[in-house]
Amino acid sequence: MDTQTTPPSPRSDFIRDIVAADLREGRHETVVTRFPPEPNGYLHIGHAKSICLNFGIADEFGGRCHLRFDDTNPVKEEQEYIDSIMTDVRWLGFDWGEHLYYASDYFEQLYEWALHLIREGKAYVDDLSAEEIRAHRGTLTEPGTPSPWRDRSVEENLDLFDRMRAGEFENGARVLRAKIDMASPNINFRDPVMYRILHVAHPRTGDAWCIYPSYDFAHGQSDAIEGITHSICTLEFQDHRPLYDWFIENLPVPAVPHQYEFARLNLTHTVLSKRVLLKLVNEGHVRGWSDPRMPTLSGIRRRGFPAEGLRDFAGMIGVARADSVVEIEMLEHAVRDVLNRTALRRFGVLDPVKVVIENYPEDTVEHMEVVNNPEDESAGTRTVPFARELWIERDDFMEDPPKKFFRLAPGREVRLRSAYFITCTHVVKDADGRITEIRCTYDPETRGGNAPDGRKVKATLHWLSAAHAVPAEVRLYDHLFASPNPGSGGSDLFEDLNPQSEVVLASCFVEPSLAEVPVGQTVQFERLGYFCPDPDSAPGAPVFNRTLTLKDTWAKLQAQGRQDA
RNA sequence: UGGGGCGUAGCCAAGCGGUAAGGCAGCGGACUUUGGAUCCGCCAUCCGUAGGUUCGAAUCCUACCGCCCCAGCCA
Repeated sequence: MDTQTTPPSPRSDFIRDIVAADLREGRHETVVTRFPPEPNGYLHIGHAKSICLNFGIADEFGGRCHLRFDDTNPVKEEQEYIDSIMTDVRWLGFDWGEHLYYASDYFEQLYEWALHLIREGKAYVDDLSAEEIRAHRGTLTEPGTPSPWRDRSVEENLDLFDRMRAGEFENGARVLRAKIDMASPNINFRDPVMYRILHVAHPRTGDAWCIYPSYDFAHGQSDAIEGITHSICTLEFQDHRPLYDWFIENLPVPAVPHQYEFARLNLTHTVLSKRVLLKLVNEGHVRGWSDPRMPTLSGIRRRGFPAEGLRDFAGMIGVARADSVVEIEMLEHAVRDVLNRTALRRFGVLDPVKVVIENYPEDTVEHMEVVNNPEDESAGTRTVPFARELWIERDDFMEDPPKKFFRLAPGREVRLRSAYFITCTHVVKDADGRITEIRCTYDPETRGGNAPDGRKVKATLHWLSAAHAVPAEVRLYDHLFASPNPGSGGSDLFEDLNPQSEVVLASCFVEPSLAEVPVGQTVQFERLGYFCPDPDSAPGAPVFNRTLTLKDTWAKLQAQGRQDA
């Protein structure tokens, strides 16, 4: 559930400026955008940027945004991806209403338009093989040479194209090409392929077709059919814009959409290439597409990131045309910001060590009232059982503490959150010298966590009654790739995988109320971080994923070797 | 040595001829029953470089440098 306390300030960027001007100056009455995924994989956080842009603009300017599947290549596309994409867009918080479309809905119209270009002498059937076409295309610095089939008669082209559709030819035997300019410095103008033969069943049209339009021949016309006003895509399509416009100008389309390009998202410590993500899954480096370390929206969701955090992030990074790599800390900040306001606080002990309170009665259990969220009074309080034997975090005790270690140590008094002040008297160790028990006394006057005499402690610890704590598995997640720019400098991406990206702790404890937290809800384990139940949880065997740690200045000091500074 | 883009702080990013917003990160400090959160302060004499125009340039002009994209019957 999302709560809106800090709506991201409506950001202005060059695309929103264009939309605003077009509306102001009457070029359009309402803005219509579209998010056009190809259903050949799972959506990732890069797509989230585009989704937030397209749906965001529609929302802000009172227009609408279509969800359109760009399903022109049945070789790669599957219904499974269509379903997951719709789930992910909805989860992100956007609604396309009844405006769900498929490029495949337009196949018949596109075919008619192809015929139109043939009749105009602006398209022809080419018998060249793929290799031959490539050879004829020329290079970046040399013009191409025309295909020997370039000047076929309109009648012959019509006949051949009709037979292509009828299935008379093998895959790759012929293609339909636009007849533009084999010498153009823009390679996209060197007679681009409009249709190819693919004897492959399509997830939506089945085997109704064996010729399929290319992206270039489908995208702009689909935009025109839907009345898209601003067709927003990423930078690598810039060189296609003249071709996009060429088809629109040369076809009797019902509207004139325009394409605008922005820089795609890059994030440190992660990779957003479909090829690499697929390899991570196929080679078993992760637990599948929805692994909590994956940058996929399904992975991010399983990790416990709230959709609102992603939307805020999209607003923070802006939209521009300069290639950039956003530090993942920005995403983490956006997520922490939401979670800090919304997440319920709970107690969990990841690396337990026993505390025995020597002057606390053996058979007593108290139910301490604990605040659910200090940032949100309406979240109320809960009750946590307290008794003589407790679990605390092993890290929260040091026998010989450095100067800046404020937690428990021999002779030192600290507060157990919402419970009592305790003072360590001594420790018990096993034969290997490992601490097995920390013996303490408590001050009955400090119930709730305050001393009537006003004395202070320097630390507050989380704790769990050993008799009541629920065993749990906790999976600690960190960046999938160790270096900020994996694979840069020609290094092998997979060498860069962070071996610590998932650390499974099998023997943790959580407070009893955590048994009721549903998958999808992220809570804060006080002083540790944000965690959420994983779908792998079983009755009586909960599994929690660490979404993010809390910021930790002590850990930072340790990392810097400044504990004694 | 073709074409298309882009260069403002460690990162993202405003700025559109009148003298460098904001956020992230970082650093100090205050406060704190989460070493969390919050709060306060610091962090670009300078906008890829060099010239030019102008009373005045990150914004205009010229040249140069650097980076990205394009030679799929992928999108």
